[in-house]
Amino acid sequence: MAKRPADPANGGANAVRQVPMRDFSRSLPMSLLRAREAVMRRFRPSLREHGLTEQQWRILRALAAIEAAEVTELARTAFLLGPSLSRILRDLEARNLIERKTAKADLRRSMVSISEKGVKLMASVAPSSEAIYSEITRRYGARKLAELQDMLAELERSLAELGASDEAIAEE
Amino acid sequence: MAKRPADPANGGANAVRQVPMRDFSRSLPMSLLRAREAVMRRFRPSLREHGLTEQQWRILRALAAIEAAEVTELARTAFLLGPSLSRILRDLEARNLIERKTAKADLRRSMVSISEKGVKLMASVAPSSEAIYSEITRRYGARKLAELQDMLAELERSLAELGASDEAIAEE
DNA sequence: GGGAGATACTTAACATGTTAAGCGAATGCG
DNA sequence: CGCATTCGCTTAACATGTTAAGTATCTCCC
Repeated sequence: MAKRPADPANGGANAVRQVPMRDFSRSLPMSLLRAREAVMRRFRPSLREHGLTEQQWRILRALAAIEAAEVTELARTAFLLGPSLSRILRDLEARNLIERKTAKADLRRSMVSISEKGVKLMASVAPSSEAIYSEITRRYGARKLAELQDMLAELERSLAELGASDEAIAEE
Repeated sequence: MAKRPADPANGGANAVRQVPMRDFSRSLPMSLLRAREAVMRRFRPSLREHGLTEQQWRILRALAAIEAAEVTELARTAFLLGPSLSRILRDLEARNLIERKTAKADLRRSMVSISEKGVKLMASVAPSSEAIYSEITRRYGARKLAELQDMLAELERSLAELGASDEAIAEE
């Protein structure tokens, strides 16, 4: 497991690196980052033409699928942090692409839904977005793409269980 | 648009979708984003303890491997855009973690190198960083991890070739 | 050898990522 | 009931992503 020899944590006066780390470009975070960037580079121009950022698009897409959602639920679906979502919703609301209203039962919660204008915008973006995705699938191979997705999903699962190593978990 | 009162009851019938896109959570960009976040979530606490962000760490790591580099070259290695790198280098230089000096032959270029202090900082972070990486590898499986890296690399290649197909025309 | 264009950054401006703090509303419990 | 705690969301503050514009330097070609 540990192929790295025992090393003094304090380090000596010697500045020479005796423990070369993995090749930088082969690190998993870098690989994932580059792959994702390679993919997103295809989508951004199209989104930009329609005045949407990647995150705004994610939100609209999530909303179109679920009719209405609370902010926290939407954050989980669109994989955005609360503060980011809060800002983006403010802007999308100002552009009349979404609608918001507080829940009657719990005044803390607000239900977010896509507006008619938002639906139309989505409809105008979706074709080109789908075309790009199809091209990517064609280039890479549909079977391989599905396999990649599975491996990524399992990576997520593997690391999700890992949480107990460092910090106490208070959930079941 | 949806103007129905809040209906907190889950499990109700879903609204009819007019634009049936792929399942949101199965989109490739989302899969890559979630996977990367799952990985980085493991590293960030350790880096944070040492006062480093993910990007700063990438830069130091890249510099430690190549001794000295021009800014543009460093941007490519650390996979950062010029403006981001420019800011980060300014901060790292202020913290005396890197050193900069303009090239003699070409006054536009500046050579960046890691400082002694930077090397020591790296040495103090590397062990825990390596440990985390080892744990991830153990959980996911070394063979599978290598396979994933290969698939990601090929995804990059597939999309890199795609660039010339539709972008060389649009010019303003 | 001088000016147009290319090059290597840097700044600027805006949007998001990330963590911490704030605020109003609900909840649990004595 | 009273009130400390928790919850849902927003603000704040700082760092980075992203695109466009700016600046200084260099190269090429006439």
